[in-house]
Amino acid sequence: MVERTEKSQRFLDRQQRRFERRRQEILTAAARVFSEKGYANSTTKEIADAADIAEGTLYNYFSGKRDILLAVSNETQDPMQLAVQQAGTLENRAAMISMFEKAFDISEARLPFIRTLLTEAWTDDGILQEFLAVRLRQIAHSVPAFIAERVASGAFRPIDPAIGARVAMGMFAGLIAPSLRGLEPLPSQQRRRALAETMVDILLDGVRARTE
Amino acid sequence: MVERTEKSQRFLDRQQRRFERRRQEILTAAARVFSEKGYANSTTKEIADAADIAEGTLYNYFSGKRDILLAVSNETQDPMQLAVQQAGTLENRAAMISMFEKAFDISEARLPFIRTLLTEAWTDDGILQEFLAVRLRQIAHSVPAFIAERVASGAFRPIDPAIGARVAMGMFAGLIAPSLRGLEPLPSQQRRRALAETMVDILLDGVRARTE
Amino acid sequence: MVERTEKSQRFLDRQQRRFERRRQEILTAAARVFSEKGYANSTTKEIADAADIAEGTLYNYFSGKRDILLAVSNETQDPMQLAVQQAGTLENRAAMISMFEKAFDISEARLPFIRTLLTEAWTDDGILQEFLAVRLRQIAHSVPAFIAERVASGAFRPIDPAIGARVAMGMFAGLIAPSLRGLEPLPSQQRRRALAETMVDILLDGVRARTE
Amino acid sequence: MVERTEKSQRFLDRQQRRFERRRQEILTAAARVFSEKGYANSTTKEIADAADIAEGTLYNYFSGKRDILLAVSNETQDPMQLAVQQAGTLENRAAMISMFEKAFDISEARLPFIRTLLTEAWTDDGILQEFLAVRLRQIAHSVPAFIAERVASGAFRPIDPAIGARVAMGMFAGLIAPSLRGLEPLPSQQRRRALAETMVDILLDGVRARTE
DNA sequence: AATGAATGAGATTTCATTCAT
DNA sequence: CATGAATGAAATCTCATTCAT
Repeated sequence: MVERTEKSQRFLDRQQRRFERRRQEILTAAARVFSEKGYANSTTKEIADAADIAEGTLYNYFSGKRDILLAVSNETQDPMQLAVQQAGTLENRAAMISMFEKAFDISEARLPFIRTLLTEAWTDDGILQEFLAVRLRQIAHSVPAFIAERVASGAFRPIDPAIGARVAMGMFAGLIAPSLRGLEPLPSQQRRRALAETMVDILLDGVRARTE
Repeated sequence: MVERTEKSQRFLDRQQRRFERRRQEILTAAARVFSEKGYANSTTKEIADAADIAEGTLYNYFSGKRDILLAVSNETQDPMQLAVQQAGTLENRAAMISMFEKAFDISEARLPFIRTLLTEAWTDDGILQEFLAVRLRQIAHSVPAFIAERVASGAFRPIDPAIGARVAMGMFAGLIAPSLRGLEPLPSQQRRRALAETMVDILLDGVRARTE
Repeated sequence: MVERTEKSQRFLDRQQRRFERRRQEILTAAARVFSEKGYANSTTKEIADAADIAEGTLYNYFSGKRDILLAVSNETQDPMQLAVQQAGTLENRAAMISMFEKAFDISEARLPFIRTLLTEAWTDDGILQEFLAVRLRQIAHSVPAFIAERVASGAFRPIDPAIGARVAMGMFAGLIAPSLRGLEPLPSQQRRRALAETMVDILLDGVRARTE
Repeated sequence: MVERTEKSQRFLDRQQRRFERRRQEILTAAARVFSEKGYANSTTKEIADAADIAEGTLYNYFSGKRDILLAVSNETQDPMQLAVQQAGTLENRAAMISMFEKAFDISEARLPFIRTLLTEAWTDDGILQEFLAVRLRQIAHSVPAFIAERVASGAFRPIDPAIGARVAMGMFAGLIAPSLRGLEPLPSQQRRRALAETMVDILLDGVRARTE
């Protein structure tokens, strides 16, 4: 009995793994399609073709087109949350640089997913609320808190933390926007370091030459 | 005869003015609809309803739905170009602040148009190339040129002009993104000045306190 | 002004009449299709073909397939209610006969509609509640009340009014069922009278020969 | 050898019995599903779930969904035929009452099967011909024959036997229709006798009070 | 020029059936 | 035999565009 149970258990596991693997394949294909044409312009046929399955098969894994979008959006959750958590513990210039570098890496690993999420959140209130708002709220807390603390300690000039946070995030967004849009590849590993340094330096000391 | 010709000329003018006026009404209505739901999710019926005309009438003014989108995209051209041209002549801190203020004003006047243009350019290569790329190329030339000049004259630290330009534009984008998205109203006139000053100060001198 | 208003009013009326006429054509076609194959087995294409319009045109008149079914069900409402109201005022043998004759006539005028309504109410709880139950409840009140009154006055033997009502309705149903099913035509006008008389006589005096 | 043959014979028998048992389970489950939602609205998945087997397994026992419906229809055959045969031998009031009581019992034992058969025969000509018509033809012969005989012997008034038969069957149908429809439970055993008596009394002597 | 009903191509979704495991 | 993922034909519904009035 034990043996049979174990055997069928293993069988079930394999079934399940196969199911999950196929589900992932579909999600990856869907993210690619969505990121290229936008959700509304993508057809279930295109998704199915990209995943190399029949259209009907999609519905064995997802309850509908929108459900696929939600699942794609979900896929960016874990890495982004990681970055956000680290963002709250920035200590110094080196740490800030390292965080921006990490943000580049995450963007690379999940580019179609992130692009899909951002694109749809830009027009779809449901997506914005359910997925993006959750994470941005964390950022919208931790980054200003970080700035406020520095201002209090005298390390930063007295700037509005909320504005500072938006400005900092906008700077990074400005750098990766063309890559997210698909206009250019993401910067190479070496270049990422240089970009992160430049960004942090501008943020900390501005572009104006010191005339000491 | 002459009189009749003049009369009919005047009549034609009036016809034409009426045509143009109606066309504008449709564009304004369409921009509102597009900016709220995105181009793909907007129906010609919704546009017609918003413009208070029948669906078929749209086709007396535009050759199709996409043509309306192109016309809406066009409508942001003039004011944006103006801002871009001025961007090339920035001389000092005050001028930079003034430019950011102006950018806020333009955003306000044409918010649905700009939102539509950005949203569609984000997924539609045709829109990107035909409308946005043209203007961004100007910016992509003039802003880095401005920075390069300052670096050369010793006013700025030696930073990569291309990066500096993106970072500066990203900063501004970060500030107005929530308004473009429809999450919050644009800042009031007074607040705009404060925001512009903060932005320019961060850009020029950074957030770090001077420890002289 | 008055003239123009009148004119445009007349125009609107004509529009509206045309709309209603077309709507009726579709309903008649749909009732025929539904009554032949049942709602679930009928396709929107078949309905459109039967009404000699394009499939999409259906959706200018109804919000969906089920909406067509609801409208078809509605169409039987008026005549059936009339019959039901009269049923409550039956006075004597002649009146009962006349009522059954009238029921035959109604069945003829709306046969596909009635067949559709009964068929769907047989499996669809929504239809049963919304359309049939309302009318049957009237019958389920008035017929037993009529019987109870006769029993009280000594005209009828002491039978359970509820059972008597069901039995009487079942008798009529047994007679028209094959016609509703489409197995045979409805009886001719002359035959209807004979059937009604036979039915009422059986109901009143039974089939047993009087052995006085 | 003989022994082995016997063994394998017994084995085959067991196989066969198991097969038949499983087939019956599926039919019972299918009848329940069909009777609740109608054939067209029932999915093979629902049937499989109700029978607690996988969808594909259905096809080891039946050649397809319609084949299941045919088999379900078949299942009502034997008991109904029994009742019909007895109906032909009705001798007197007590026998008629007993037949109606039996009809109630059959209805109870096979309610989902009967409901399915009637529902589908109402719209599906194939089912009507193949299953229902066969039995109804028997009834359509035997009941009128019974009536004609009684009329000839002077026991019944001279009524049209065909009409009388339909009326009698309609009476019974009117009583069990709400139960078949699932609106109310079938009457209890005691109540069945009372109903049968009332029905036969109405049929034989009518509702009118004798004024001797 | 304005109207809005008609159109039909195309999108999403369902589900009976097959088949590899 | 049992399973359930894969299939694809067919159904419902949407909507940009046309066109008769």
